[in-house]
Amino acid sequence: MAKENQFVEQIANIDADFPQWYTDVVLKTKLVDYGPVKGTMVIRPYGYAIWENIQKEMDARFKKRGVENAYFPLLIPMSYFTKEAEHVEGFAPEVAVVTIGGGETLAEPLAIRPTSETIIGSMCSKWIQSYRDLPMKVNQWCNVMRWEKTTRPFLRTSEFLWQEGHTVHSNAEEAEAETQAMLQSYQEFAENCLAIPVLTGRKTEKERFAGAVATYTMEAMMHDGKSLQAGTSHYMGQNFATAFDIQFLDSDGTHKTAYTTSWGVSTRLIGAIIMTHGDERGLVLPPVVAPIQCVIVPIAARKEGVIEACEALKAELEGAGIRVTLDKTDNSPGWKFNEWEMKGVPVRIELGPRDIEAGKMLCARRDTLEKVEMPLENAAESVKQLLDTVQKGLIEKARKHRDDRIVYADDMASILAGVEAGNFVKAGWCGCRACEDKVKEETAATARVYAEGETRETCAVCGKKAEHVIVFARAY
RNA sequence: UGAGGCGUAGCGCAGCUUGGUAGCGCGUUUGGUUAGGGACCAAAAGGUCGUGGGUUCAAGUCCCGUCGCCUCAACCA
Repeated sequence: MAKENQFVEQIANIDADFPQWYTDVVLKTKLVDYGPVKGTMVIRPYGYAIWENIQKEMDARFKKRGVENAYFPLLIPMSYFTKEAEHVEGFAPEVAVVTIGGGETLAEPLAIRPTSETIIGSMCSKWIQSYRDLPMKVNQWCNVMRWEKTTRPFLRTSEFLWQEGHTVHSNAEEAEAETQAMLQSYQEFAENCLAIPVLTGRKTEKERFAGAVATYTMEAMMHDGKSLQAGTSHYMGQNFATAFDIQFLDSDGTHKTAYTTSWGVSTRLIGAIIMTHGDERGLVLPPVVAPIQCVIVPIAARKEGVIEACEALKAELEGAGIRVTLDKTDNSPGWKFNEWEMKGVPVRIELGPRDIEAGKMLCARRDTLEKVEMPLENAAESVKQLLDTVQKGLIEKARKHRDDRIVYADDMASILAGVEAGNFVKAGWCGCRACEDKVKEETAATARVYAEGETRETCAVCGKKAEHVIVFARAY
């Protein structure tokens, strides 16, 4: 028991000090390390493997939607940013700028991209002439830089990895539909692959992307009840098309200005996984994106036949497409159990002489910590089913956690009480900026997303007639 | 950028009040033993005390500056 305590002390208590728990977990599980420059992170192999799995799943979805991958330059002329007034105002404070190249001061400073609407817009202007060129859908997987004041691995770093999709359409309806469709695709991915339930919908004007007509978001509830913006999809209307002169000759013979969208998710999703599923023992990774889905821990590894049996099992699981590791290190079995649990591996198999003799294996689920004995025969099929069960169990647990913490409020005191208790608070809103600002000032909660389809009688702030229902929450 | 906390061996920390040989636990290396929730014995290696300056015969310890990290607040995916 003393040793169990010793383990627990390695990471902060998840409920008593969640931020410290997060930092401890990401460092100790070797997902990430700090870079030498403030606000930068090194994504280590175990963390990068999660990103690769995210990329693989998402990229397939993009391609099904007719989106092609491309790559645009890191450096963007500063003048591009000034072409869209709201965009430059929104991003200027956090843009890093290159002013010297080859030892000489540059004639025009170059921005390190914080996002690529401007350069992609300028290229589209060149590439698009006819309605036959539309719709155009490109995506790039890349890094971007935003000079943030304070940072945290995966959640907010000055450089991060993401994908940014950009589409151009001949009419507003199609562009709006694309914006919505991408949001739905993100939601499907978040729920089915990451086991993270999300609320989706439109952002308020205040929270809208700089330069967009409308911003749609998916918001996820973290372990502590705070919200995390896990992905966004923007309808730009003709704002960027006008600024970058994206015009086409339509079938009716007239020149028209195009409509654009953009949408993105980032390595922040890794932070979302950690803060949604993690527990007092560390990470809990959803099987679909876990770098290692199953670890085999040999018991009495030196006894004859044990390692051989483990190797055979490993080969069988690998053959079935399961990402499996056999832990042949010298550490004691107990040490390995704790280590792999901290690293969030969904299924662990313990295999020793006793099991081999009986033709069985002991499988432990990371999500519930339950151990189940299963026959070695058809092991791959059993493990696959167990992984599937874990994946489903995770989303159900996360959904219950979130749904239990959605409350309603009709006055400011209730909003405050609600968010302080770690809830998402749904409240009526008259639609005015002053009331939205007041909620933020008095409760530190922001308007995360419109609760579409819901109605309340009055604005919880001013008491006037409510035009919308808003989900308020404190956020990362 | 505002408030608070922390920088001493790979990791976690003590030592600072009251200046005087650089310590502890874990880990690492070597040899041996080890069966199911962080094993055991023996030996060994490992330090410009974040950094720059000052005070002093003498600074991890006192003074001034500076850099970094963590938490909270403002900005953001």
